[in-house]
Amino acid sequence: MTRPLAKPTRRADAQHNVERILEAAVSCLSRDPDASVSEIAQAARVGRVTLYGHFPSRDALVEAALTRVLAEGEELLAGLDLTGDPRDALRVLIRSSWLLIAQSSAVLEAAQASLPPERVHELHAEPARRVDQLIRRGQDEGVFRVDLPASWLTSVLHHIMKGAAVDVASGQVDRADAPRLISETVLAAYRVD
Amino acid sequence: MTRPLAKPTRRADAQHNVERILEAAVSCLSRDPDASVSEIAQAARVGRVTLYGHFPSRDALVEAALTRVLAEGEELLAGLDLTGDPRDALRVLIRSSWLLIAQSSAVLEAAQASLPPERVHELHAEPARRVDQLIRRGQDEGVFRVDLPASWLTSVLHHIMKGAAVDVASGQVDRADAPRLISETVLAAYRVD
DNA sequence: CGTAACTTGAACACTACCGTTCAAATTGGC
DNA sequence: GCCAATTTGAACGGTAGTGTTCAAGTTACG
Repeated sequence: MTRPLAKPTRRADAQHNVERILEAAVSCLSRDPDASVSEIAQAARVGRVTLYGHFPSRDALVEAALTRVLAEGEELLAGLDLTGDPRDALRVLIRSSWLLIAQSSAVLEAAQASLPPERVHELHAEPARRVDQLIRRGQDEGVFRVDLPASWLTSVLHHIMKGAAVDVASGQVDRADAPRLISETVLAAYRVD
Repeated sequence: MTRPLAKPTRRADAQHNVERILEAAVSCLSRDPDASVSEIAQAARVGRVTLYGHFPSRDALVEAALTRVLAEGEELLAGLDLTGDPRDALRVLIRSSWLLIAQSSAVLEAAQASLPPERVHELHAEPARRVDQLIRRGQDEGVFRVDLPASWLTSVLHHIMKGAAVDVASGQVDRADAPRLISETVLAAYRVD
C-alpha cells in the first residue's frame, strides 16, 4: 500500500506507448463511439496485446481516454480569461476550444455506453461547471436572455458545437468557418429581446 | 413479373405484425442506432424468426424503418400550411413535428452505419428539401439572417431538435417544454440583426 | 553488455449477433 | 371445420469482438 498502483518507474517507451494509445483512443472514439480495441491499437501503431498490457479492459481504456480529454479541456479552460463581457468570453471560449469540447462530448458519449452513469457524471461535472457558470453570469448581468433556463442554454451550446463537429467531419462545413458559425449562432440565440 | 414482389393478399395478422415491427424498429433505432434484431423483435412482441420472415436482413429492416419514418414526416409536412410569415411557419413546423424529425434523424443515423450513403441521401433528400426551402424563403423575405449560409441554418435547426430529443430522453428537459425551447432558440438564432 | 522490462503475433475460450433451417403449434379466412 | 398461411422456439454455423496465455523477439537502461 505504500506505493501507488503504477510502478514509479516505467520504461520510457512504455510510457510513450500509453500516451499514443490514449491519443488514438480519443481520436477513434470521437469518430466512432463503438470503435474496437483492435482499431484503437492499430491507430496507435501498437499490438493489441500491448494495449491490454496497459489497460485491463476496453472500459478502463474508455474511462482513461475520457479522463484525459476532459483534463485537457480543464487545462485549456483554466488558461482562459473569461472575466470580461460574457459575450466576449463566450467568443473566446468557442474560438479556442470548440473542437476539444466537441471531441470531449463524443468520447463522453462513447463512455456512456460502457461506464456507470454516476462515474461519467462525476468525471464530466467539473469541466461542465465552468461553461455553465459563464452562462449564468451572462444571465445575471443581463446580457443573456433569462426567459429560457440556463441549463437549456448550456445544452444548446453543446449541441451546436457537437453538430458543427459533425458537419466538419462530413465536409458540409469548412473547419476554419466553424468558430464563426458557432459564435454567431449561439450569441444570437442567447441575446435578450 | 406481372405481379408485384409482395403478394397482393397477406393475412391480416401478418400485415399487422409488419406494422408493429416497423414501429418497434423506429422506436428502438432512435434510442440506439445499434439496436439488435432480437431487441427490435422483442419490442414488437414478435419472434425473431417472424421478423426475418418479413425482412430478409437487418439492413433491409433499417431501410424500411427509415423509409417509413421519412414517409410519415413527408405526410405530416405536406399537411402543414407553411406559406405565411416564415417565422410563424417555422413555429408551426417545430410544434407539430420536432419529435418526428428528431426521430427521423436518429434512424437516419442508424441507417448511415449500414446502408450505402447514396441510398440514405436519396431517401432523405426530399423531406429535407421542404425545411430547407422554408429557411431560404425566410432569408429571401428578409426575416432570417443572411450572414450565415442557409445550409448552416438548416443544420442548426436539426441539431437543436435532435439535442432537445436527447435532453428529453435523459430527463433534463420536460417533453412539453421542448417545442417552446426549440422555437425560441432557433428563431432568435435566425433573427436578423 | 547483460538483464529485466517491454512488445508482439498466434492461438485460445467466451460471448453476442446475424441469418437460416425445421418441425410443431397456432390462427386467419373461406 | 378445414386448409394454408403464419408464428414460434430451438438449434445450427458463421462472423466479430473481448480478454487471456504463451513463447519468442526486441529494446531501454543501469
